[in-house]
Amino acid sequence: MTTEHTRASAILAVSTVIFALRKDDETGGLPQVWLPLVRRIREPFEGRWALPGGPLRGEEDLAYAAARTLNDTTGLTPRYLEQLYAFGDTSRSPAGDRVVSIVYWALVRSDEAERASVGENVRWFPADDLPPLAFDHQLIVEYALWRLHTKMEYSRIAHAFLGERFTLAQLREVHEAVLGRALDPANFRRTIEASGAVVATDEYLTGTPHRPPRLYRYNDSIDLADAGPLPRQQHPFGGEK
Amino acid sequence: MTTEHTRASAILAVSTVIFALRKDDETGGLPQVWLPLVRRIREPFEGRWALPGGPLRGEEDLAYAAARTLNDTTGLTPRYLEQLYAFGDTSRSPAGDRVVSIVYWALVRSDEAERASVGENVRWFPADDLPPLAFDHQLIVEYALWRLHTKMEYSRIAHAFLGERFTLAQLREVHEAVLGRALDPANFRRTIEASGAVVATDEYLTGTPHRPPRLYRYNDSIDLADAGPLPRQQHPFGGEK
DNA sequence: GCAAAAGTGTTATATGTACACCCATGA
DNA sequence: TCATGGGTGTACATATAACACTTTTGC
Repeated sequence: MTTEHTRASAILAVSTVIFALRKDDETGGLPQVWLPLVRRIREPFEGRWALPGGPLRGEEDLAYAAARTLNDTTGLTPRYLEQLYAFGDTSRSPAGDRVVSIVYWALVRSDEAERASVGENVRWFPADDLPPLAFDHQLIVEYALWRLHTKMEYSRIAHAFLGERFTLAQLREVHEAVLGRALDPANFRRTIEASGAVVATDEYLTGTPHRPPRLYRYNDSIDLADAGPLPRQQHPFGGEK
Repeated sequence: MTTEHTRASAILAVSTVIFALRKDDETGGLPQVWLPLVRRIREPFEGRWALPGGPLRGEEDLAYAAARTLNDTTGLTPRYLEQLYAFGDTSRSPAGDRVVSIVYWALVRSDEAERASVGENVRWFPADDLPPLAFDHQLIVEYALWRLHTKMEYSRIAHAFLGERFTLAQLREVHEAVLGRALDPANFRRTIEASGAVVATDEYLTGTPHRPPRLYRYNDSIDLADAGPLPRQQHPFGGEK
């Protein structure tokens, strides 16, 4: 790292891929992965949909910028936020304006996302049926989805989609939606319980047409243990990490 | 991502953590992880050791910049190159000059590293015994080492330290050096052979004081299968990825 | 009682690990 | 022939997956 006080050679932006689960009525109530996009109102790619984001301000940290633009476009607070990748190829934008984008990916609670603000230029799309995107954002979303999949398998991030208390069936539904396949309820229960990811409460969900399931809460005394030796950064909009 | 033609809010730099294995005579010929550092010749942190790198030039891709600065400081070509993380906290540098560093990590062949150019301001250090580093480079190196460890366990990058042909014992030595523990030769052999990572040649290493071991080569018909859906980028200094 | 989901138990298979043992060479 | 690392075989422990079975509620 050198610190010449020259003009930077590229514009630095921060974008975020925001994930929530949404029960699509057409698919029979099974939740699916959705994400919000913003419509570009200027060239290049005017009119196309793109990831929310913006230029990095001089005084804010990278994760802060990601959480702020996330909040600006959706009014939401990320429950999970992690850096994805820095995209900076010279060919990713039409000639003239080179942009290096540091991209984050985030999870937001699905019930909050349901009543999230949407405007003329902000809309939610199912992740497997996106419109044509600006720049290389198609590639970025695919990469973020891949990270979401792989991380769901070995990490404990699923609860970020849910509320304070949840049943194991709800947690399993999250896994199934993200992984795109059914999981054995019995084995899922044992795996989750053995991991210590959740703690049983003494409450039960009532009003079901069958045996009432026990409610669990996230065990925050164990950390996610996969972000590496990077210091646990508390981002300014609350939530974890 | 927006494309306002404002002045960028931070200087953008690219740095690289470069790893090679070196047989330390003091430790009884067991190879260890070493990395090259450059001495800073100006404030801040003048005189301290730091990661090789430099500002991003307007016309070059990120990976190209990493490979170029790697070549500038060591004269070497990376055999493996991967983006590590973008470090951009406002607190990582003394007030005044904010720098966002996109850090790569690289593997170079150990025999090439042995005869790599070193100057007054470039020196190799063992990874577990580094001098005080400038900025947050201590943290960056620790993170890179963690990534090297974890990636060595599930990926097939060890051959990047070796030459064209190698014995399974040599490959095992690489794993042992990086992981810092001994591995069962029998089980290591079976695991590697089952993974398809290497192909047996019909050549044998002669001149050993015991049974001559078979030579293997890397199986490049199988890709590393862990970089996600990111397009395979051929960097300009040759080598793979 | 019946349907449906919660929750428990059992078994088969795959994977990982430890270690005994034979093989082929230089000295 | 002996020492040494190369290479093979095998048994044991643990993890994963498949699925039968019991429990508890609303209707």
